[in-house]
Amino acid sequence: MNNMQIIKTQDAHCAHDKRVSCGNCRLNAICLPISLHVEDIDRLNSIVQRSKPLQKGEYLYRASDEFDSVFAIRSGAVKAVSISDKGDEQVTGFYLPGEVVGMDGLADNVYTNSVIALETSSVCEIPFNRLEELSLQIPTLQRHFFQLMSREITQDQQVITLLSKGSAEARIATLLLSISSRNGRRNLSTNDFILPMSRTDIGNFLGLTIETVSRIFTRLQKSNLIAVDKKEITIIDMEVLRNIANGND
Amino acid sequence: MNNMQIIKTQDAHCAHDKRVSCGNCRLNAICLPISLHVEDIDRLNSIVQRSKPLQKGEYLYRASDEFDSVFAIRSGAVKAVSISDKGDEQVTGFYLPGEVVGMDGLADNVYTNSVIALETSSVCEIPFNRLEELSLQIPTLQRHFFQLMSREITQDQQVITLLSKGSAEARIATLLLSISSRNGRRNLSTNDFILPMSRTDIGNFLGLTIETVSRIFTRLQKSNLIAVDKKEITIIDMEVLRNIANGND
DNA sequence: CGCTGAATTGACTACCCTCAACATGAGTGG
DNA sequence: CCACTCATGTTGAGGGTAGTCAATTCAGCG
Repeated sequence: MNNMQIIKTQDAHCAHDKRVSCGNCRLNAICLPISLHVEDIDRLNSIVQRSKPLQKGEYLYRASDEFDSVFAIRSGAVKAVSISDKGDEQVTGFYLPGEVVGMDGLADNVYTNSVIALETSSVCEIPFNRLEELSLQIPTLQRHFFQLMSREITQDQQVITLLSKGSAEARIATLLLSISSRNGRRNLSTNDFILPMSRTDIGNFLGLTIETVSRIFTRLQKSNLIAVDKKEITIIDMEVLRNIANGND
Repeated sequence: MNNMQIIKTQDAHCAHDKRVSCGNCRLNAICLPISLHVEDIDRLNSIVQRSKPLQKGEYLYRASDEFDSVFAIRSGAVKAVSISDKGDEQVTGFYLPGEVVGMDGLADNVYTNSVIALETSSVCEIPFNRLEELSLQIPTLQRHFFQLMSREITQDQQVITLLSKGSAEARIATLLLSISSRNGRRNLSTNDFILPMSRTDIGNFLGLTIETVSRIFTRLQKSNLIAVDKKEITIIDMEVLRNIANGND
């Protein structure tokens, strides 16, 4: 409860302020290349568009929309979902502040996922055509976006490994640890945080039913590895949780 | 049997010949941007290195090797595997002629996967530094590699969906259809082909045990949807197989 | 010929899903 | 304030799919 308020407060003074620029955004260490000259940051900043925040449940873009931008999450959290031929949804990822979505759209100039806000969220829109032009002039920027996409690939492959080999417990533990460490990158607590997504989203993402998700949470709680209070998670024994995530029960 | 020989023959006259250039490689429609000027193809060709073929089981590169190149498969087939913290392998993908591997290495300048030949295979090595420089001069090429990586992302996400939601039958059916359509792109038969990988590799990739893989093959065969003769697969009823892949049993 | 590794088949088991009941909390309106 | 609904989450009982363990077959090969 108190934690939630802390996060809200922290995000507020930067996140929802449209006048923020890339140069003074406290997330730029995460979403920009480290070694970018001041004038280059300004050039990038000049093509970035900041619009009003998305409310919970609102779409950032929809699958089959024409691709023209990638988006950096500035505050809040979003999920990416794709719709199978059969019609049911698959959550393909969660994206937190500092992370970039939309790169699925490049392949065929059409987004393959829809991206939906899990809570009030603001984003920076980066028109891809202009980013491409800028990348031709700033080699560091070209390299940075190659790396961003590469990182997305390796992360997806880690999810593949998780779904292919991991038990239900390992899947949940891994998700918790992932969110924990991503919070760490933003200098938030790694032990105490709010899950922005519902149990349904978690289950959908991890290939588990909502009932199993719930059961695992209570099981981990009873083992004194985590404390669960609705969406607030406290990691009590990080070490054992890591073991479970790695399949060493 | 006869099919195998056909494939071998087709590959032979182009694939293992080191004097092949990008300009006359019959795979260039797959691995190069469509609209590349002749002189640009030559410039790309000049940075591509062709070495002697890999034998079955040989490594193209290993996880934690320093990243410096991406590789286009020219003939044969390879698998990418990553090693988990626990030490066991996960096959993260299979790559056929015309497809590109190695883009997992960009993120941290170190490969995260190892790539291993499933049969005698030749590859084109593309030093990434030189490719980056060339991309700054040839915008189409930059775009092409962005798209290649984006396609890898969307494909990995499809695998995630498959592992998250699909039954064992759906997983196998999907893999067969994937290989079938990728053969189609190379103007090979979509109904009759050789699986380059072992049952163990298939099971590892799809998150199934080798026993289950075997059982599904015989089940699909008994339902007269496919014919299986060791590694040779004949798809008899593509339509029903698609339904199974989509979960509409 | 026997050895080895890969694949198949069978019997049993376990993990997770399905179905169902119940709990909780937010929002609404009497 | 309570009663109601609706969405979300928790808990329990039973069943099914795929895993485990084990035996057997088969192909390749020295």
